Amino acid sequence: MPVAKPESCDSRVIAHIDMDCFYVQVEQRKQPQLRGLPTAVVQYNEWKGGALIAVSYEARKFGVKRSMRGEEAKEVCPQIHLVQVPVARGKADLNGYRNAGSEVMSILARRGRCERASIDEVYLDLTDAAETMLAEAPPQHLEAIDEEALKSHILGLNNEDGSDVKEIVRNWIHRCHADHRDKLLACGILIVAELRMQVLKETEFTCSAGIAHNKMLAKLASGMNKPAQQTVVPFSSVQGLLNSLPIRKMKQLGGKLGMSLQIDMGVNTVGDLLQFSEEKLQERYGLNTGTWLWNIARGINGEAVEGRLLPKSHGSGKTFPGPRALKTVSAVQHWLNQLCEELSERLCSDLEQNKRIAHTLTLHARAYKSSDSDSEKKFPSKSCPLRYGTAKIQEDAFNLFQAGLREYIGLYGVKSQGSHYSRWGITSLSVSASKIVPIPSGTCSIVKYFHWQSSSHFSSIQSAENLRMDATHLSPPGNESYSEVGLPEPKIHFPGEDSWIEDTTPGLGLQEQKINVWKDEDLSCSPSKKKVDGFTEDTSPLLLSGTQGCLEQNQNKQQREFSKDESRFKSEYREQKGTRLKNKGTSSILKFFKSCNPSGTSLSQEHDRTVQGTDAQLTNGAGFQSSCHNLAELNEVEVAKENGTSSHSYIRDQDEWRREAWSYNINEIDPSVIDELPMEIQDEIQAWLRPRKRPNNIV
DNA sequence: CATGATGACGCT
DNA sequence: AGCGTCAT
Repeated sequence: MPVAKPESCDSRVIAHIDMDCFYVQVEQRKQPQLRGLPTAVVQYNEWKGGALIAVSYEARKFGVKRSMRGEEAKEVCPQIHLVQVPVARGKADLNGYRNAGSEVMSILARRGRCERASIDEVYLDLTDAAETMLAEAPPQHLEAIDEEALKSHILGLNNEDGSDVKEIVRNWIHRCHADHRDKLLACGILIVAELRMQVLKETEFTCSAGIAHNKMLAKLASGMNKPAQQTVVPFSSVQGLLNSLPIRKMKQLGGKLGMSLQIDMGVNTVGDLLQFSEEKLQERYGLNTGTWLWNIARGINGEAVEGRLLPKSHGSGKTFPGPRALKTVSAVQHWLNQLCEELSERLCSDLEQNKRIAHTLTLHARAYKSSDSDSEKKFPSKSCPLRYGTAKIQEDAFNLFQAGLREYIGLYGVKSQGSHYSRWGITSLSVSASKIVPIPSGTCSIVKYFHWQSSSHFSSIQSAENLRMDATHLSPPGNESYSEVGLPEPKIHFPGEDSWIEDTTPGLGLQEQKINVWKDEDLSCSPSKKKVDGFTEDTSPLLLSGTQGCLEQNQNKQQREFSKDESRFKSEYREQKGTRLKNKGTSSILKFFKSCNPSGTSLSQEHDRTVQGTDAQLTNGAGFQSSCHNLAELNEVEVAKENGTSSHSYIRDQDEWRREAWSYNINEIDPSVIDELPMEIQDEIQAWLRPRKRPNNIV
């Protein structure tokens, strides 16, 4: 449900940039002979010519639409050129488009806060840039204005007669008696026109843009004149625009909510919403959504442009429609392995390029079950802590699937497949990685240190009791739900056609798995990777060079969530702190990383701040794939923290650890603690301390 | 069980 | 954590 947010400032300048039939453009750049021709991108063409996922404007003239099948497209447009999405591991591979999207992002991020809305859409907050321009080089003093800016569409401008449109636009931009808000938009026009030209020049991609005072209006405007054009919504034309706008055209109202508005309330245009009081809307749709609707009707939308250039999650999925549904567990396992391979690769790239790690692995599936009453039941999604390394992800994902399948088929059936009881089929599978957070700079050697520290700590200090608990945490999550409720742990076997559930008793098996955690298997993400000594030597130039380009930014949301959680966390933390330290505070490194941070200054924030200043480079990913061979250590840091904070659910431990580990005030570090660290770590701490003082003086 | 693959986000 | 909605 949409939620209302207060406006941050009197008059913002917001742009929404939308790439024109993006996938088509990417393919046309690869094959320039396709430019200007009716073209579409299809994925898979076995069944009815594949599904269209992008259609060029030339092809749209023939009535070709997204979601048509390739064969249908050929019927209405026989000359159409169909380009297939690359396939890797038996599934569509969108990485080429992701990388192309990153190229665009890095250009658009130059002029202001920039939010990646999707692979081909971006919001920009150009308020500051516009204010600056207005103060230093206002449009009315600009003699020459970009040809591109003059092609802008200005909503509400009476340009229907035969007069020269460009001249009208020029006059509008130049008006010196204009309202301050319009002057800001005029600056926005110039800035966006320039950005779009830069995008075209540097990437060969065209895009369309909307410029307005908020995200909703900018998004609305960007779609009004495509392709390769920009549209402005002056304040004075907002109501006129909205009054006649069909309600379902509004973002967020294209689904059930919009339908309910139409059916239940008789609201057909946004203007129709004006009749209803805020209370009435709240009564019908809840406080948040009600207020949001009331605001929308008035063109009010306070949503901020988040500074976020990178996705918050990565997913890899595939559907198995109709007769392709997966009917055996081993078929599922095969496809899960493919999906996990891709996911792991992308996580690896994210780690290298952006210095981020994901913390949660989630499995989604859709299934049907015939012959039983509850064939409607949804397949449950399951998640668990994410361990890096392809094999580990595969193993965990498979266990998540088995846990889901057990729930899905229910406990009644001993025999579940191959007999007449209930026949299931998996029609869609996906794995995703979320809770992605930046690694503080310099974590490399810290991580290595933990590798050493946690190993010794584990083997020498950990009690047998804690060992079992950690085994619960770390063992594949399929076991977890069972151990939670204290049930014995059924396993599904799949020797071919049939699968069945069998009771097993938990015992040594868990500990054996625990041991496995420490073995590094299959952690490489690139074929060129060579495993060194498995211990410390970090030969990765990418990880060593502090300046390696990251598409980083001020991870706005994440920062806020961190600090927001912090206060809540602090009270909880204090009440548990004593006992925890008493239990396991034998190593001062752990205490060191536990020391709380009263001032609220966190290393992760500092990290964001420093990285923000660096030149954002969106590495192409295609260029080179260097190795990620310290992924094992990443996993082991997770283990270390759980050792330090066990006796709670692993979920809380995960969050606590991050706060405890990185949210401390660096000024309050006891120097004697630093002395206990190895030399290389000490150096790094010094490196943190030194530059840290600067911002206060400079800024 | 033929709009496929991905994402973001809100509710509980 | 898990589910549902919405978008492209």
